[in-house]
Formats: sequence, structure tokens, C-alpha cells
Amino acid sequence: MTALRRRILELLWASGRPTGAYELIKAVTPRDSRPVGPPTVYRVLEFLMAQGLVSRIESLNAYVPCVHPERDHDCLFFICSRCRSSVELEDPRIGGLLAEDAAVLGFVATRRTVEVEGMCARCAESRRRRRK
Amino acid sequence: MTALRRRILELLWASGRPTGAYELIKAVTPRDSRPVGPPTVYRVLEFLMAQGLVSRIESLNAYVPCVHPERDHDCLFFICSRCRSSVELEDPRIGGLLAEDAAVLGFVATRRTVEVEGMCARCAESRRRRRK
DNA sequence: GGACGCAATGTTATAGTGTTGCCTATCCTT
DNA sequence: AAGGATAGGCAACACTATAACATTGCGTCC
Repeated sequence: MTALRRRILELLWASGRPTGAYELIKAVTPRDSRPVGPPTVYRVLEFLMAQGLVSRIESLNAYVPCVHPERDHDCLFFICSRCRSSVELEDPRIGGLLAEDAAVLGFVATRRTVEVEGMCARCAESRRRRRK
Repeated sequence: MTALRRRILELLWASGRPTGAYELIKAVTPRDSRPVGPPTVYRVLEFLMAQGLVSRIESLNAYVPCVHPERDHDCLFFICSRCRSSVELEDPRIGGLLAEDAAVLGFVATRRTVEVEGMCARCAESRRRRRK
């Protein structure tokens, strides 16, 4: 874990929502200095994902820190299209069903992407308040 | 359903695998003529997705025709990273679990993305044959 | 110390994917 | 024929990602 890697991981935690690679580039670049190159940031993200510290949200082209880096978990994301937040959940039953379906097909699974888009409780509530 | 829309849908069926938007642009453009613009193709894809005739595979930035356009189905894809094919499956149980998890969070779901990456039965078999 | 290996990062350029805004053509309706 | 609605053409641009090559810094082995 190098300084840059730690820095990007901290930025992801601080951001509080899925963050794009180019947003990270801006964020890690010190003011008035040449921007960090895309390959650098993408390499760091690749490393962090390999460590299970970060996940990529495919439907947003964005990255989030994992909630339980210690465990080997199935990432399952609920993404609010209103406030841009995302919540990670663990539900082993989903992985179980997918494994079952894969077995039927003779498919050897290596990676899963499960993403649900919609509106989070907070946003749904605040929209309900203003009768709309 | 216009000529262009039908044409692109047919191309997707003919391709037999997830196909990128720019690949479709090349394919729909008649030889020696100016290429169809990206917006045109993206608009057609948007229309076809709205009709439930086509799905987007987020983890590939690619598009596939839906197997059962008639039914309102949960798209669930198994994507072979070796032969680039994809198989669509229906498993209502997955949608059920996701709805359950969403309810716990108070989350109002509008769209689901479930994609499993790995190796299809054919590829797994052919790799087994050559002892590798 | 000098030579080498190696991992991480920097640099430059480019490829791939998707969108905005505006205009034109066509068709349908009245 | 006028007017509106829908589809498509076009130019420019924005965003996302990778290729290819150079550099830096650090440890090890002789």
C-alpha cells in the first residue's frame, strides 16, 4: 500500500458516492501542478479492486470502496439515480441462486455484477413529502 | 418499427454475441458511403431497449437482442469471456430476492442489472480436452 | 560501490464510448 | 396547404479507458 494508493482509497471513502476515474484524477492532483495521468489512476484502481478494497459499478462507470474488505463478498449495489448515492449489501442467497443457474448451464463463473437502480429511502421519502 | 430500427435489430440477432454501438455503426453503413452517425444508432438502441427488444450489457458496453421480447422479463446474463458469447436466462427467484432486499432498505427499484462473467460450457469443455 | 531486477509511477498519444444541439425530412392529421 | 410530431442526419464535443514507452526508487547480489 503506497501513498498514492492510500490517497485514492481515502478519496473514495470521503466522497461518499460512486466516483469516476477522471473525478479522482482531479482530486488527487495537487493544485497548480500537472494532472496525474489516467493510466496511473486506472492502475491504482485495478490494484485496489484486486485487493477487494474497491468495486467498480458497471452501470455508472464509477468506483466505490467496499464495505467489508476483509470478507470475500458478493457485491450487490443499490444505486439511487436521484442523489447519486449507492449502498452495498450482502445477500449470499443471490450468489447461491446464480451459482445454481450457472451449474445448469455448465457455466464456470468468475465474477458477478448485480446492480439495482432506483430511488433510495431518503429520496423517496423527501419526494413523498412534497406530494410529488 | 422503421427500416433502420429493423435493420439494427436484425444485425444484433445475426451477430450472435454482444455487439458494441460502434460495431453496429460500421455494420449498418453501406459500403463507400458516409457512416451513420453515433446519435442515430444510440437513438435506435434506446428505442429498442424501451420496447424490451434489446438489452444493454453494462460490463461490456454492448447490446444484445432479448430472448423473450413478449414477456416482461428480468434480464440475467451469463457472459463467456473466452468466446464472447452471452446467454440470457430468466430466474424470477433473483428478482424476488432483490425486491425483498430493496424493501428492507426502503429502496424503490426501477432497473436491474445482473451479469455473470466466466466461461461457457462449450469453452470450458474444449479447454478441458487439451488438458489445460 | 556498481550492476541488475523489479514494482510503481510518469508521459504521451490514442482508442473507444456516449451525448448535446441543431437542423432537415417525412408523414400524419385536420 | 398548414401545423405538429417523429425519425433521422450531422458536427462537435465530452467522457472513459488503454497502449506503448520512459523514468524513478529501492533492494539484492557479487
